[in-house]
Amino acid sequence: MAMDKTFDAKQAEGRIYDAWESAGAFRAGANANRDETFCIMIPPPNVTGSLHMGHAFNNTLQDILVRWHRMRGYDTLWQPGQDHAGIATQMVVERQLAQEGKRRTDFTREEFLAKVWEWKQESGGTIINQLKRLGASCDWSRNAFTMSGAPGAPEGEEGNFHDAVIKVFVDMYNKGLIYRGKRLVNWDPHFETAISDLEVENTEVPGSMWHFKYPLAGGETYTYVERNADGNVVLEEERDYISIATTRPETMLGDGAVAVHPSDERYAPIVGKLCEIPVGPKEHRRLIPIITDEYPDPNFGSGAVKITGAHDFNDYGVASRNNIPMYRLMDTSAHMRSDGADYATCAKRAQEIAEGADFTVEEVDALNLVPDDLRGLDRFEAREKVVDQITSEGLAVMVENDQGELVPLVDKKPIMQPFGDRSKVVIEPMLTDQWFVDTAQIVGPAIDAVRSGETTIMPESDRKVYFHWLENIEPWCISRQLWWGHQIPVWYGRRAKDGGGYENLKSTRDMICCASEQQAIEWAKANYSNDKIVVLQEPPSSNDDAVFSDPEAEYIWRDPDVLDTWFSSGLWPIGTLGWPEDTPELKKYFPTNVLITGFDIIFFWVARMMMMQYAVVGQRPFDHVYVHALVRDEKGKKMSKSLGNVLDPLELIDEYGADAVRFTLTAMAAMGRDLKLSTQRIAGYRNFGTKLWNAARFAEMHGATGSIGTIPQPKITVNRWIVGETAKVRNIVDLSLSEFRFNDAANALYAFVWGKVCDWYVEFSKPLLMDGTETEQAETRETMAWVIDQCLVLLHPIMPFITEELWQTLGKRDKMLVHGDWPTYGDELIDADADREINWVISLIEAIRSARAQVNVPAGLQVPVLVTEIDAAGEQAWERNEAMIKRLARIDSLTRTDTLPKGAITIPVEGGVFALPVADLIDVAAEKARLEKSVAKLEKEINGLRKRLDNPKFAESAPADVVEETRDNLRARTAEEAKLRDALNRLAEVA
RNA sequence: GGGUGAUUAGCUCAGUGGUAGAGCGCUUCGUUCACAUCGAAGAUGUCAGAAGUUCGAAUCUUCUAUCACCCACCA
Repeated sequence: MAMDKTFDAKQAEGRIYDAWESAGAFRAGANANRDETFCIMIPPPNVTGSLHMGHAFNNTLQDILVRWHRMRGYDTLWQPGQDHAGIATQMVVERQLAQEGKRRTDFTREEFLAKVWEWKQESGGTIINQLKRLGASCDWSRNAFTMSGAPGAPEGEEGNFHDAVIKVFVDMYNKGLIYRGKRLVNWDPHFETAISDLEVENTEVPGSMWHFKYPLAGGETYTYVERNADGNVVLEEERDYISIATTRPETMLGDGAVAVHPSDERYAPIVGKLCEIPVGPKEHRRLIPIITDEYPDPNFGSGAVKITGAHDFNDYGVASRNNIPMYRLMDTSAHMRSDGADYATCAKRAQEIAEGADFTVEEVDALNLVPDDLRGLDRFEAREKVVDQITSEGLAVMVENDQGELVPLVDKKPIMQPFGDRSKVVIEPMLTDQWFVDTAQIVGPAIDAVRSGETTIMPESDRKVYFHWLENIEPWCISRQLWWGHQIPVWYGRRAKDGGGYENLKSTRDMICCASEQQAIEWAKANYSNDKIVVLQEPPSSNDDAVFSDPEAEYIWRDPDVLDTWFSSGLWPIGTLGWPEDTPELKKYFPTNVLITGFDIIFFWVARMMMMQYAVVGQRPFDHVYVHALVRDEKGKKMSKSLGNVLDPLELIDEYGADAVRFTLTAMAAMGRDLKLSTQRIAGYRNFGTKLWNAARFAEMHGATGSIGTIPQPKITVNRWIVGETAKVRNIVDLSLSEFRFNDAANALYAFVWGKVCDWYVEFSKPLLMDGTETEQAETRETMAWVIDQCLVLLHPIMPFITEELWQTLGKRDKMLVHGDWPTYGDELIDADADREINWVISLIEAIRSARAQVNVPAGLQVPVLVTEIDAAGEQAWERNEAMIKRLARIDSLTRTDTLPKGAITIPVEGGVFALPVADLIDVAAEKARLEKSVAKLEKEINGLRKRLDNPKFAESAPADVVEETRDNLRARTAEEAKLRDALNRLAEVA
């Protein structure tokens, strides 16, 4: 049965993948024949995800390593799974509800979660199927999910990942590694949740900085003196205000102080005095103290900074240090607060505090300092109103513009603004109660492991990025005000006798961190010496004091927040292997061998896994971390939906086949460098597949199939040569892959299959297979069958589909190629003599072909060839390979001669001169030009070589082999040049 | 502001001290029995610039320029 001319990827890939899967080919330990293990954890894609180029790249590299090790007989596990992706998933489901005109809050938490699970079960498998199309050889029977086993998980979502996460939280809490606190955090006003520093994208946007006057209390004045660098007075005037610059005027309402640098002499006269915030109803303007702190930079702006502890990270620090109250101005959606008492009441109390009254954090937080007319406004609206009001009162700092008019001083300038990476809205620093991991306590081992080399990070440059982040790590805010996620295992209790309803709650509640509600109830019973415990389904809020209706009962309720997604994915390595159970898989595969991941999640994920694995099991999660770069479009732009330049890997797979896509990504995977993907390149590698296919087709047509895997030991030089070349490429592939140089492996295979096997070996084999003796034919068939098999084996990790298809087409096999035996042969197969001889033959053929083309000998014409000055090696090479040379150089006969005829085309080769006596055919001028050009080129080379050798220091300093090589080179070039000059002379005689 | 990387053929990129490489594109030729998703031949580079180290630099050092990315609280 004749093979088709091309591989039909579309038709074959699904069939082949199904065959692998139904044979259990990817199961952990499949094809293992040694004790060593090899394990890779997939970076779990979001359940909401669909395969993009980054996934395709990332998973191709993983699959290569996994398939390679599996074929080498390692006990191999590629652990797949998905991440529940808290915000992203909740967003998707909420968006869906929105289409039905519903909101999350229309449902109970339980109902909503049921909907998310439903969605997960319907759509969560998308990416798995897409990974399968790519050829990913994961052990799908072990597919994991970071929310498996969570309360409310439907059938089919069992598992212990949730239990593991909860156990880690409880353990870490008990060890004091997790704490709760009211801190300033990044708040996403769209999702109404805290997010971590990493989820904030700082972007430069056009902005304004306004300069306002804060009048001194009671109309006091002082002499403001400004000096230049030399100490000379440049400005001296009486002022009754202090000038403040801000990009966020609306936060002035929450100012607690104005700070200046202690060494700033300009403001020394007024430090300790009070100034007035120039916003709000005139009759209730608040006064705030002028304090000193190291934070303000005297050389920036006016040198004075307003301190709004609840809405700015710097100010938070200053306020904490100086016991300045932090007034929260906004609600969870970043609208100006409208809760609490009226403005006048709150402002009055704030004034007392500014004048020195004691205060508590809770009290301050309850004060709403938003003037009544601004309450409920969006923060940006409020900003405009505040600016308008100040300006209209003449409290803006005025400057003269180029028209000579006095205008308010507003610096228009780009400012860095924080945006939520998911919501894309402006992040608001908010003072809220959150849970934190005290990262400072657990970061040590994660740093040490990489420093000591226990875990290596590649490329080297990413080590620095890793160190820099970990060495400056901030507490990790792990609580999220979402529903989809692992709910924090903390229960609060309220002692019945404390009574007092909600208002009394915050200071009187108790807290327990434990793994289950049952334990919380037990705790409450013991703690309160009361068996009557009521579990509230939601935390009590200010408007339902009535929930504490039973005066005899103790009430407990669970913290409503969930954990940051990365807290659970940080446990991915141990969690997927069954921890905290002491499973055989955990024993066998942990620590895992290598993590392959994108640079964009080094902090989010890699660093956290390092910290968490050490914190929980005291071991590194992986030996190596291979960090790959970004896949960009062909112009080098980041692929993004909004730019419309996204290449969909699935469409590419449809068009070119998975193997072509994989090979392209592999060949371009130079470490640490972004890759620009073009479809042209993919088409090129698709062609490579076709080339391989047709080489196999040729072999099949000539019965060169059915290798039983035994390494052939041929006698014929060309067969010996290709066996050696195969050994060379096997060596390169193994070496490259072991060093994660994927592109080197791919390129070596490409050059071997196309440049050696197809371009030369297949051509060389033709005279042997067609006209050779019985023995020659048999030997060549056997060699070719083996060589083609080796191509398939070595290419299989990169191009699994086409190689598997050919493997099964070319013979009856014991095993599928996915379980093929990876070869171990090496240099012993290289025959140096055969190498030399075949390389000589190749260069002869190339020289003849080149000469023919340049002097326009018709391509189809068989010509005679003369040879002179041939040495013994050349003689032998010619004799043994005559048929091949004649065929490939289109020569019909060879004649020995002592003198070359005038007007022949001269072809110098090592150890001889060949000539084509076709004077009547050739264009003498063209031949002359050809020769002269070669001479010129040689001369340049010869000069360079001479110059080096003439330098006595070269011989002294350079290694002997380099000197020797240079001498040989010079000899050979000089000889060649002489031959060409001869030829030119003969040509001159013709003319 | 700090850090990292890049700058090599028209394009995309390999190459880490010893005579500049690949793929694509381009030019010319070619339907012979693996393959036109092909074959043969060919053209193309002061390896960003400058200085230094060295017998020898695309490769090491320093500086400069341009670009990219990451981190960062300058009101």
